[in-house]
Amino acid sequence: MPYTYEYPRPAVTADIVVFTVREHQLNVLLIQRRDPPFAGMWALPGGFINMDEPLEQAAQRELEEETGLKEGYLEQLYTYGTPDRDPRGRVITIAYFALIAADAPFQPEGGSDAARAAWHPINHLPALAFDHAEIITYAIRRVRYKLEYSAVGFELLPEEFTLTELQTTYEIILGEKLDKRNFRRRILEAGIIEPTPHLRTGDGRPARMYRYRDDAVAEVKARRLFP
Amino acid sequence: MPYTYEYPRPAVTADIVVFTVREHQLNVLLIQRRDPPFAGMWALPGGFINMDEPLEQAAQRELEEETGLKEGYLEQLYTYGTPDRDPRGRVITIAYFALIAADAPFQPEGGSDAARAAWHPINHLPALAFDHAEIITYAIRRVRYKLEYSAVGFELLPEEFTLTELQTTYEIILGEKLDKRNFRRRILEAGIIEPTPHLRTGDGRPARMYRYRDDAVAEVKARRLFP
DNA sequence: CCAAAAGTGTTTGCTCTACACCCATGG
DNA sequence: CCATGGGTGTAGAGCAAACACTTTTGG
Repeated sequence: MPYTYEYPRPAVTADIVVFTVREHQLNVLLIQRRDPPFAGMWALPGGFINMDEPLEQAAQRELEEETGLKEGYLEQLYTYGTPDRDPRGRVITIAYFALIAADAPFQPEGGSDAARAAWHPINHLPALAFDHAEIITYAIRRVRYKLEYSAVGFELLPEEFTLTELQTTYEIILGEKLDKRNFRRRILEAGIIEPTPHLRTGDGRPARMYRYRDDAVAEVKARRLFP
Repeated sequence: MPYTYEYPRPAVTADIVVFTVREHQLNVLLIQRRDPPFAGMWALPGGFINMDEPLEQAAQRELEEETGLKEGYLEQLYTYGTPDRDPRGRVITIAYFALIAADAPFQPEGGSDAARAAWHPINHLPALAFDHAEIITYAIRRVRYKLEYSAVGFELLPEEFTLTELQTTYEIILGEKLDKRNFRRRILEAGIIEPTPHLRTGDGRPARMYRYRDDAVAEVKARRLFP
């Protein structure tokens, strides 16, 4: 392998697809661009990686700079690098996706960089800059998949939650109704949540609250194509 | 987003984890390094991406330059970018994995760049340069997963194959014995292979040969964690 | 006719799915 | 006592896993 310094270098960014559940919809955080290219269009939060920081940390930093949010789940999604994806030159972006709790202390209106940030329901997305529409489409697929076959969905809820809240979150993201008794039996038998002493009161009978057991094994064994 | 040109840029490479099945073992292609850093140690084939080529094409080109191989399955794996993973400076690598048919016309001895290339069984790997051990570990996990839940395993076989050959390939990669009748029933019912007019003769009764139907739906629906 | 590998069905247990009523609280 | 959402069990169907013998060819 020749020495690295002889080669022209692409710019490298990290872009983050931030999901939350709001108003009975899965939402993505977008930032409206001020300047060309794609001025006025919406784009994913993100930015250039620093030379001395790990990739995941860069994603986390960008997320924090633009939203003030520190908590939540973050996972690398895919790296996009078609030569013409940015008209300004060769820019490779490492895409991440993040899950933010519904009660996270963030309203996109506040903050500095976040002046033009807003949540958008995934079935009413505005015109998107660069290849960000493609990235979001892939991120949605991955989140649905993750949600079905691992326990990552708890990241979208406050620390304590009722079973109905959990089920509703799943229904919103998966886009389908689930059977209440089957849902409860399955998730309780899986041993990934535990009851807390608290009850949530509201209309009707109070509901037991649960919390995620982070010592739980979160992956499920999927059915094989071959025996 | 500010203009790209103001920022220092990391070097970007593509590294490929090339798998094949040889001698009843899953093997990885490695190249012995001539020069420091890590001189004498083994490393994944790979190299710098060109400024005008898509990432996947860069991986394909590197693979072809170092092995002469064009065919096969190629999929992006993960992007590694810890700041100190290369002592020469910041180098981000986009890792790919490739599957090569057992009868592919490649012997690592031949070729120019490939002078010091060799297949290594995955449970007897030599000392590896950079973070390549970590990359290979992850690639193995991904290949096993892919193999169980999609039809990608055919890439490791010649165009026509017997059911026993297919089953043996799966057993080697998964590292466990499979039931012959269940295997055959499942894979035939899945409709992803079709019989050819050919028979393979050898010791014992001749075997029907099959080929992969590339119009087949290759993904399997996995069991959900939640109903 | 013997050795070697190919090919072929059935039974049993388990898991998934569908489905409807009683319970606890607040007003 | 009524409205509202919380909480609970069972029966039937479909899928997966275990298992052993017959068939075809070459020598």
